[in-house]
Amino acid sequence: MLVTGETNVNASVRPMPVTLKELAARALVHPSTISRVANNDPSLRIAPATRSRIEALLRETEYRPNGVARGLKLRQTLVWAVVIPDITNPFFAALFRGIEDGASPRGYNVLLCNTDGSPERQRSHLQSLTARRVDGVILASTFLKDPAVRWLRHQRTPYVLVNRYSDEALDPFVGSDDVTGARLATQHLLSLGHVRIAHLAGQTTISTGVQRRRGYQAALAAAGVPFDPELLVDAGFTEDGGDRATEGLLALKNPPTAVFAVTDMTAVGAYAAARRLGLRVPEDLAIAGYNDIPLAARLIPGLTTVHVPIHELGTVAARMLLEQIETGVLAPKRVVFAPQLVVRGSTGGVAEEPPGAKYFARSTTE
Amino acid sequence: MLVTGETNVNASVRPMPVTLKELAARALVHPSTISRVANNDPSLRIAPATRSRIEALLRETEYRPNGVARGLKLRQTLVWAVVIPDITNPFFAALFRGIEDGASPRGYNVLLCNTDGSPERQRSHLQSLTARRVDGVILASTFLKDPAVRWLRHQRTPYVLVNRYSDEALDPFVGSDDVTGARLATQHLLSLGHVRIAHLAGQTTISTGVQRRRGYQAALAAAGVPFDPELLVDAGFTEDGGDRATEGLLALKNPPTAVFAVTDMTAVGAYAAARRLGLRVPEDLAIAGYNDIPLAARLIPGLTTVHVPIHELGTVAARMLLEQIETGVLAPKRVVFAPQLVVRGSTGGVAEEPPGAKYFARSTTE
DNA sequence: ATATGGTAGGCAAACGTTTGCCCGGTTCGG
DNA sequence: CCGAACCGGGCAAACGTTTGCCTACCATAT
Repeated sequence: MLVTGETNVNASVRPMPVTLKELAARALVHPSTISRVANNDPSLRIAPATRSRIEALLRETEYRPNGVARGLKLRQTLVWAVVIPDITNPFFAALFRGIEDGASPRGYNVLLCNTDGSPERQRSHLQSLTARRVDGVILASTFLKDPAVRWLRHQRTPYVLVNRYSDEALDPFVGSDDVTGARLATQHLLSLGHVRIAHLAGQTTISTGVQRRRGYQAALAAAGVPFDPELLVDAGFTEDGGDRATEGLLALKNPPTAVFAVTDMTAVGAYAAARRLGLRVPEDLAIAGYNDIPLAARLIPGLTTVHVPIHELGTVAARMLLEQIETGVLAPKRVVFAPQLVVRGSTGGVAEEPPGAKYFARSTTE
Repeated sequence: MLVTGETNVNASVRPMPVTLKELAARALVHPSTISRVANNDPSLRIAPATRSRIEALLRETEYRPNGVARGLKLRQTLVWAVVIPDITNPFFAALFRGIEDGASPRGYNVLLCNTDGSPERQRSHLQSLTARRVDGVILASTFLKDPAVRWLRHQRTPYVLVNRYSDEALDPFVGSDDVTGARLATQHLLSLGHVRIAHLAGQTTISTGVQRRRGYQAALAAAGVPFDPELLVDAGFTEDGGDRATEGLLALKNPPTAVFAVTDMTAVGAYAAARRLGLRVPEDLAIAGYNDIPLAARLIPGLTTVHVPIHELGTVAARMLLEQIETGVLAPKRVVFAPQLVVRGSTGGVAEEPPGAKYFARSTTE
């Protein structure tokens, strides 16, 4: 093996002092004095010479106080946890970035927990997290009337629910107005002349599932289009579910000419089914989604969808959590974003915008 | 954006005892005894009646020991950290899932840190992480001869480098054989009769960048195709970079008929450029990528790429980290996967496989 | 009656910080 | 020359566990 002539950092035989006691031995002062210097304690009056001697030592040794001990004493870990179904889903990846971008500048690090939609995993994560004494939790994998959320309410841990809620107005929450968003999408399809509009729906155990159904049905009713139960199928938020559900719909004797999917990933499944069955989008089947994940703009044709400021959902959730922590008041404040329809080629609405660059403006390297 | 705030009386039930001392007061035993019962200390001999009384109390109060205090005493936090450029990039999302799937069953929680490719952010994260006394670090945002990695080597924190390395064979590492993979992709393009093959390259400051260049050039040389410097452009791992670099290449007087992109996201940029310039893929421009992220199979036409078992990279990294922690030996063990070419429509190689479902087999909900 | 031994837990020292309070010396005013 | 006021830091408790060692009690054996 080739050894280059660079400074051999291994040379430091003597291990760096890493505890206050060790530093104190070298500075000939009491550990508490070092602590006060390091923390810039204003109540400390100290001789300038001593202070600078200690400061020099701190710099030289690159001393960083043991975060665990600090956490024990201060009762604050500077750690948050984010609990989501799956980071592999672009929606949650963007959400997490928003959260971390809000947390990091404040000195917080963020634990990421995937539940895969399993209530047990969610519950066990939540228990382990409060045992760890995380300073706050952001939950995006909530069910309606979720026992885990109710449990969380009684712990004194600050938390925020994102995108989905559990019980109406009982928790701090940030999300989008799902009813309005779903209505916008459905109205758009209606305005294009579609009458047989299907809904690839989410489960009724999840708030976004029921709210978006509600918006869909409200739009139909407002337009005087009778609701056909055959056209509302449970696709379950997954691409796979969207694919299968669409296949089933297209096999009806009187198939839909348009589908509104509860989620962009569900809509991606619909693309796949349509393509496999030789149908053109939007000519034979118009498709609309929800969330406007980056992928939506890159599909061909581009996916008409309801824009949700995903990254901002995350930063706002972080702000709300921070506010609870700093003020100490855990109130069920709610922030609800007004959704906006983004029309792309999948509904034949407008000329398609060129796929993507601006949706990946963040410099992201492999 | 709508904000509502409602003052809520935090329903205060009787506060659960949460510390050993409180429990001890209720059980009329010494705290240490409770600790031993909770931890099933075999050295503890105890009257069955007392034991079951304590166990009942533990169950009733759902006592979980304070993880911070435990961490201080045991010098083990059960926390790992993963440092990556950006979780929004599907490659890193899949990698992280692999890591967490390996860590979680062992009781570890995982901190996620995004660096956006900034060396300073990487360094500051690493410092804060070791101050937190995380039990291990997995690093996927490494530069060649990275000072942060050298620093990390001298802390006694176990760590593993993933996908990129810093110094040859000096660190625990798991990745793919980049030279071979790049050669496979380039050979494939050559075998289809292409002669003017461009490379959308990664920076030479990053191992994957230089290794994949090397494979590209080796394949050309082996085929007796002279290397044209004009055809090697730095696209920098980003979609945007891939787009711009491709645009530049296509403006040459003697443009390439094929491009090999250092990364799938870079290749996505190439799609966008080709589409904007009215070129057909693969007829006018063949495109190959690297990594085989889920998106690759869903592009139209599907992206020919070099398959890397991303999720497995993560689980293997987790295993290596665990092994270091358990054995206490921090050796620069290396695991290198043999890459495999996946031929899809973007090179005109074969009939395109139907987009997707199997690549999203994991049940992923919004 | 005394040593022996087993039973059932208690004691206290860590782990590394932070922080309220205290104290010995010097200086200054009277 | 004496008390007061500063000056410059030290002391020790506390945060909540874990764990090596100890002990008080009781019964049995000698």
